Amino acid sequence: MDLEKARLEFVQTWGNLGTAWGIPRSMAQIHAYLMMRPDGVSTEEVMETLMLSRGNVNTNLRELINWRLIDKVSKLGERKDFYKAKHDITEMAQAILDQRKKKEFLPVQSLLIQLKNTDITGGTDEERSHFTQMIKDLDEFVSLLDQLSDLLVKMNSNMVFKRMIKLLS
Amino acid sequence: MDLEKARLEFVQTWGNLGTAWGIPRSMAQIHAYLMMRPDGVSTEEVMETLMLSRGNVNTNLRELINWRLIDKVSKLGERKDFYKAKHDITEMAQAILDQRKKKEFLPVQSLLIQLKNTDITGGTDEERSHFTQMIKDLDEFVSLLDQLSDLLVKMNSNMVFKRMIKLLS
DNA sequence: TTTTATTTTCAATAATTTCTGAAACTTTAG
DNA sequence: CTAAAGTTTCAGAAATTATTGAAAATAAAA
Repeated sequence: MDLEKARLEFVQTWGNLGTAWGIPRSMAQIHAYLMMRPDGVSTEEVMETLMLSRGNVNTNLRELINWRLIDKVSKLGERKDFYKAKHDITEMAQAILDQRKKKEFLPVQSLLIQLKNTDITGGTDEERSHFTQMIKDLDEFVSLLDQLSDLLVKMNSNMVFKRMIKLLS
Repeated sequence: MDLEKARLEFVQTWGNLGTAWGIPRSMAQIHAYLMMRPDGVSTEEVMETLMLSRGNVNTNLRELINWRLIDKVSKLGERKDFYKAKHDITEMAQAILDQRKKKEFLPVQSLLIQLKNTDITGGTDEERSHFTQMIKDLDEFVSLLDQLSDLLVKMNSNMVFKRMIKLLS
């Protein structure tokens, strides 16, 4: 199969994965395309290859930079900007985890903590204790996920990771 | 704070978490509400409490059953159906993982495997080898996540889990 | 059976999110 | 400075997704 066709197939699939997880399709597609290119790519080339508007590409490139998934690079003798993806999967995973933890887990975690420290009134004894228990369980579970994700990003060698998995299976 | 108010605060936050991860707000809200109720709740009560239409509640209750996050239960002497959430967080996590793995990870994984077994033509040597390497890295990473999630769901006791975390931190 | 309660379906509508494209802005070159 | 190249912004359009509500279907009771 032709390289560019293979890249575009990956772009499609990665785009779908993105939308399923609340990431704009174009953003995921642009990221996918840059991942599969060894060097920096210009806005123009992204626009043409993925058939997206200038505004869209510009906005999503900026967002990808915010997420630390890509870097702006310059090419000798070229006036325009080029964009190059981080090619290390672990770094990539860490960047994504950081973003989503910050935006989505923190609010949940802080509500859970707040509710744990609040006296609940009304309802039956059973209802109150069920509520309290569920909040406690959820809080513990979220903390666990949090620790686990820290662990994941701390590992920069797959060797360690694989051994751990083996050890625990 | 009043129990029902506390429940509704949780419902709101859980609903937001849902939408950020591609789950319809109502579905996440209904799940959140049922989680915080010790016994089965009727469609009517969900509609009134969360101010959602009958159709919406009906559809999402069915979807939650599909996901195995809730069960339909009947109450003695009552004609209508009641719905009760699974209250075990681990079971809950497992149900969610199962669904999302099936719908979203499998397609990625199968494309990666397919691309690994395809000969790539065109482009420079560097481009081809970069592409091949990235696909390989991604495939390994996805497999790793997969193993890790299996591990997570196999653990039904937090004790084991916590020891593992401690062991590896 | 007929009536009443309950559940399901789905076309239409609403809400939200994403994308476009042209104008404004900024930067660099001449 | 002026002109050209490149980038950013953002109001409106398009696309997608979620929700409603009323009618149809089903199930239970009388």
